[in-house]
Amino acid sequence: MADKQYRIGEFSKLVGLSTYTLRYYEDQGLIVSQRDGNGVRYYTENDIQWVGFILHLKGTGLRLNDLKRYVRLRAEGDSTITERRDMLQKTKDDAEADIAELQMHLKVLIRKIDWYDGKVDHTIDDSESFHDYLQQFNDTKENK
Amino acid sequence: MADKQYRIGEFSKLVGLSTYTLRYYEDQGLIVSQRDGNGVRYYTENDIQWVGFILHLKGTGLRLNDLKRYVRLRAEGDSTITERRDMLQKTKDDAEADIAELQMHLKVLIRKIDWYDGKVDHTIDDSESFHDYLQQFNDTKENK
DNA sequence: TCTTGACTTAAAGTGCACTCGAAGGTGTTT
DNA sequence: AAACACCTTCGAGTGCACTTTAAGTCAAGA
Repeated sequence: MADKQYRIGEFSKLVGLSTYTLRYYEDQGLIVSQRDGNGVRYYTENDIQWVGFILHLKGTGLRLNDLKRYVRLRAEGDSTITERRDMLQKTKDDAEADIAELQMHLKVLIRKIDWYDGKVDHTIDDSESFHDYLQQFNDTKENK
Repeated sequence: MADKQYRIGEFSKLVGLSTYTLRYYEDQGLIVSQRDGNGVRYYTENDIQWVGFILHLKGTGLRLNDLKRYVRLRAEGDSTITERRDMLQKTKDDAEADIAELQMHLKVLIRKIDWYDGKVDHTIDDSESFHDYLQQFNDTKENK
């Protein structure tokens, strides 16, 4: 479990990013690599964790520019902790809103599938339009 | 409640797509509009429902090309119902997988926020790394 | 009459995040 | 010696879904 070192090709497979992307991220300041005597990049366990983490952030919808800002703040030290926290909080809120929206769209999709199923096995009147079918799910009164 | 007719400008506001996009969608075969004597497009309630529906599909991650295929199938009539159903089923499965992934990323994000909070109010040891902090949530055995 | 809003085609531009290729170099392995 | 993996800069290409512009026409309303 010593601090194994990985060159870019191996590291690339470990983290699931192409070597192109790794160099690109480094250009962008998202990753810092170390170099051996010949100028060849190498990475350690720490870097695996770091890349894993930024991929989680990206996975929640954070864009590269914001990710860059986050990294810059981190480099400035503890004085920026609340700012970083707030940034992640906003990212979280946005992601939760995205999920809620997705689920709302999904609900209609699922009903359309049900509607198709009803058509196929004739449990839904052949003449009923999907729009009419959908209506029945609207609690006409409390339509929160 | 007669069949009100909307010209593209008004319709655009109703459905939340720019007039550019509406014409673009029409080019792409996603929307069909009617024309008055002067060749000016108009839309009806039906079109509002249709656009609403394709926006739900898009909202679940369906790409324009697939949406086009869906519309083509629809135009072919009832014989394509199962194919359309299966298409929506796949879209649904994909969307649910996306949500699951998003939630997985979100979980880490939330823990990072908690970790920041712990740092700020000193309920987490100042020297504890986030990676170590994260570990405690891994039910080392059944790590489903 | 002038403004507004519509129409056409075709092409170019935008934003994002890569992704690739050229062209030339170094060091290690077979 | 050749193959391989790495290095550099930098510019161009990709994919997607719009978005805008150009340049010209037409018709209804104030």
